[in-house]
Amino acid sequence: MEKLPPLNAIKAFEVAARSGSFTLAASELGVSSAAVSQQIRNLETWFGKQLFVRTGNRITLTDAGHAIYPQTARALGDIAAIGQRMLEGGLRTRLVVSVPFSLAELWLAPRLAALLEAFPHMAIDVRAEDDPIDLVRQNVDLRISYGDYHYPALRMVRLVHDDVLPVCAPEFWQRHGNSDTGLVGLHESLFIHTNWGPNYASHPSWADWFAACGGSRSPDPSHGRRVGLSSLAIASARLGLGIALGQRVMAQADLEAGRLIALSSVSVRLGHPYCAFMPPAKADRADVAALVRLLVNTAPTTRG
Amino acid sequence: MEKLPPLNAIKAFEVAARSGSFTLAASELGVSSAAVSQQIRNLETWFGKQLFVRTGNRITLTDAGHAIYPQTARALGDIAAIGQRMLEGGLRTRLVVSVPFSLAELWLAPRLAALLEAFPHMAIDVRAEDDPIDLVRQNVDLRISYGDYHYPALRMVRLVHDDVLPVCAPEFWQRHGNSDTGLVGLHESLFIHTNWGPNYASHPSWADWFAACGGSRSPDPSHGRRVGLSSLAIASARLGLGIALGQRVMAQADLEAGRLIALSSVSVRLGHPYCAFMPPAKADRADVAALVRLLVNTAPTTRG
DNA sequence: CAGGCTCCATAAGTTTTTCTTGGGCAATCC
DNA sequence: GGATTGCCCAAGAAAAACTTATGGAGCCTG
Repeated sequence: MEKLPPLNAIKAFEVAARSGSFTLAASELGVSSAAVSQQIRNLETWFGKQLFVRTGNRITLTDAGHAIYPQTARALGDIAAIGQRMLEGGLRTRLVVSVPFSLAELWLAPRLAALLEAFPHMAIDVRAEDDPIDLVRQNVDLRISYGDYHYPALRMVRLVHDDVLPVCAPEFWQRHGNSDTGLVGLHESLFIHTNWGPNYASHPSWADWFAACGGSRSPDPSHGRRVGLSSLAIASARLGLGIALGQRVMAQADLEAGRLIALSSVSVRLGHPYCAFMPPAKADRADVAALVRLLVNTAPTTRG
Repeated sequence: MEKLPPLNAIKAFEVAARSGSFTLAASELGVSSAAVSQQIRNLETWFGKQLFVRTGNRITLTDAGHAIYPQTARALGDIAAIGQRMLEGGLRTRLVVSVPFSLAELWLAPRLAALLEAFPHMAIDVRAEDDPIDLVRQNVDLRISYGDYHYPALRMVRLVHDDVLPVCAPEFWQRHGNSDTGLVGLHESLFIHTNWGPNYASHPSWADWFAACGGSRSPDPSHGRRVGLSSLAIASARLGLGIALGQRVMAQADLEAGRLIALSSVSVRLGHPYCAFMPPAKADRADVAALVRLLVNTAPTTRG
């Protein structure tokens, strides 16, 4: 930023220009008129320009004085407004929540809607981004993270240790399913495979799931449908494009609504739980605590 | 004018917040770090609120500190600019443009870039604020206003009568959309509702849009996402957080780039046009006229 | 026209604010 | 664990802001 003119003198200028009198300005500022006179003189010296014409015992703004008055009044008005807001305690805190992309729509959005219903005036910003993030720098109040290890210095609340189970659309199972052979007898092209990519812990595979059933089948991903996001796997299943190993937290609403059916009660746990992280200084704020409570209370009941 | 906070302390706050360090701020201000520390402390005492969290030998802005920083920087920047102008003796005319918040980023910025390409030495200030404003007092050369009624004494040029149409991210529609049922069959939580608040003319609602299609659906805003700015609705849609009724002037770039898709050709007009207002004495200035010409020429072609 | 009143300017002195210095404390890094 | 870095505090120094008394100029009234 450029060098600032003397701010006390700027204040005196604004009041003098507005009132057209150093005496009136002095009264408003609570100082002597000589003090105002000196401050104006200081400012004129600093600028190298006259701001007022003195005619005997009267003052008139010069053109230069006229030119800078509006912007000066505005800037000082803005600063006064800041002060007013702070003194009135009128700063309404905005809750900034950060979630992984895959959780934003299917899991967090409904929960935020519930929170907003309970607290209609709560201001919430939602950021969708993957770990790791800088909570402090980004002024994030609560980060939901896959795993409990990214933010060791922060306050942590464990939300849910999710698992995956085979789900598909009801009509899909009527058309392709077989109660006698179950999933074992299905064609390879009907499986939806979720691959989080090389930078992330591995999503449980169909081979993992069959192993958990005591079987040995291992459907080949190159013969099925492959998606890179858990939420996309759920959506594909809902659309009747196949059978997915869907994360329970994301599939729950669809299961309850009957848009998806679970094909087995066997599930495989994810490698890590989902946890909420908060900067310690913010963890006891009423809005943060309310959201955490809601997230904990609405976590799905998992088996095992 | 309300009582001002201590201006010297405000100056120290701005530099400390910007640099994130009392030591760096001291260097910039040409004083000792202890002086900066004391000024910040003075200001916190005056406000009755903490502006920085001190952690050992580090500082972090508090929410309150974050909240007031942008406006503080702006106000001090304005004062510095006044000083600069006076020292340079350059009463060089600056084009001051004022726009509503929602138009600043998505609509005006690209147009100003085009103007600066044609006139590289043009000095432009852009202010973002909502109606009504005092153009004379704030020395604004051109105000873009929603509606044609705020400034009856000023020269007016009508720019565009915008409309809204349903938009969302392409991947969002692939995941949630259904060509057979279209928007009618969508879950209520997927709609993004724009509410300008009680002080402004109403933004067209989803119910308005469905009525324009000859339907009767009326998505309930309490079940969807609510945003208070048209530009935020566009951004939320682009991020895949739902389907928004997006203003064409703001959505145009995203639509052309494929980041958003229009889900229907049906649109609903806003209640008022956007107009440009100028004090009569400034309307024929070359820079003002050039900007108005550009804005008129690049207005989107609207349907019906 | 002269005198009184009002208001800005100046100089000298006083008061308040701002800044410096030295030492203490805590976080971070090697 | 030691060294380094950076914020905090107290006491004192320096600078800025203010006051008081007096002078000069414009305006109004008798």
